[in-house]
Amino acid sequence: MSAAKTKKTVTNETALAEQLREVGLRPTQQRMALADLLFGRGNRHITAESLYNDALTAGVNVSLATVYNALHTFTAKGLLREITIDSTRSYFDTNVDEHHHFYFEKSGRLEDIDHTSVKLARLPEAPDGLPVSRIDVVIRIDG
Amino acid sequence: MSAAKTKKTVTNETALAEQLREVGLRPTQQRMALADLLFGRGNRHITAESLYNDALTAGVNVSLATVYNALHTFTAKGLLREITIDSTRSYFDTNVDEHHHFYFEKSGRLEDIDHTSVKLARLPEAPDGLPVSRIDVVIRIDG
DNA sequence: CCCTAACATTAGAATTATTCTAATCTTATT
DNA sequence: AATAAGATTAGAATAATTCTAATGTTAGGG
Ligand SMILES: [Mn+2]
Ligand SMILES: [Mn+2]
Ligand SMILES: [Zn+2]
Ligand SMILES: [Zn+2]
Repeated sequence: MSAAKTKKTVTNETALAEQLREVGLRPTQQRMALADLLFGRGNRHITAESLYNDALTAGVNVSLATVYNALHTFTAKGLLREITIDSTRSYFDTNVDEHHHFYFEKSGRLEDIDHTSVKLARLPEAPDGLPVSRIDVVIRIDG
Repeated sequence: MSAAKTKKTVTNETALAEQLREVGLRPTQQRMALADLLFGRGNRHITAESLYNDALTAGVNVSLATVYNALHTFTAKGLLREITIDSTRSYFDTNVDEHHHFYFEKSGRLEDIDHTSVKLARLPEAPDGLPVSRIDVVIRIDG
């Protein structure tokens, strides 16, 4: 039982480490712990501060600066997507597939909208035919 | 000629003051100067810092804190619209009509897209039938 | 008209969000 | 195991934004 648990943990840790190595990142203690918090439980929209608090609660020894470093590094490697919606906080999204968002202004919560739920018709040409890197649709909700 | 010029200036100042009074704001020196810089020349996308620099260049005696105050107050009164696109700076838009944006990631410049140029079809229902306060479409351009 | 009280506005100080960089780790190579 | 090169961490610094106490404005009242 203890052995099984240990084995499972080791396997998970190895998988996580492998995931990080695959994108060219060293599987350090801090990154492993943060990746576990981020990718362990379904899609999430988090802030640096909320992830930092999650880490503190989980007893992970990491600084807020390192949380920022990890979030930006993961974003650069395509493991996260940054969403800017509110000038007082940056959100990071564990769902990196094409999708859009409801934003609840009062609570600051984000909710995914599947990209097939929104049809963008009659899109204008980008100036000079420059490449479009992304189209973001945010539906702001009063509540 | 000098009289005409003075008259015209006074008229402009009076119009500007009236515009401010109409939304319930006192036409103070700082606000008049900032409103003049903001609304004097067509639609603009500005940041607190850029407006502050415009004010310094124009010889207006105003603090950066007051620029923030004015931008937020004007936004609350519907004279401006705040656009959050980049976590490092907040933009304020003198165009308060319904419209969307191209965002040039490299330069940080915003460009208006007329709302009739974008057709949003098949929009999902807001959860709990809550009211939608705004829909923002941002087309991010690499260049 | 001036005074005054109530309230609005300003801006220096404080705070918060984010980034910088020097010290510390990690790892590939021997 | 030792080393060196580069990556990562986190305390310190900075930049963006907000707070609050001082100052300014204005609508009555004398
Ligand atoms: Mn900010
Ligand atoms: Mn900030
Ligand atoms: Zn999402
Ligand atoms: Zn605009």
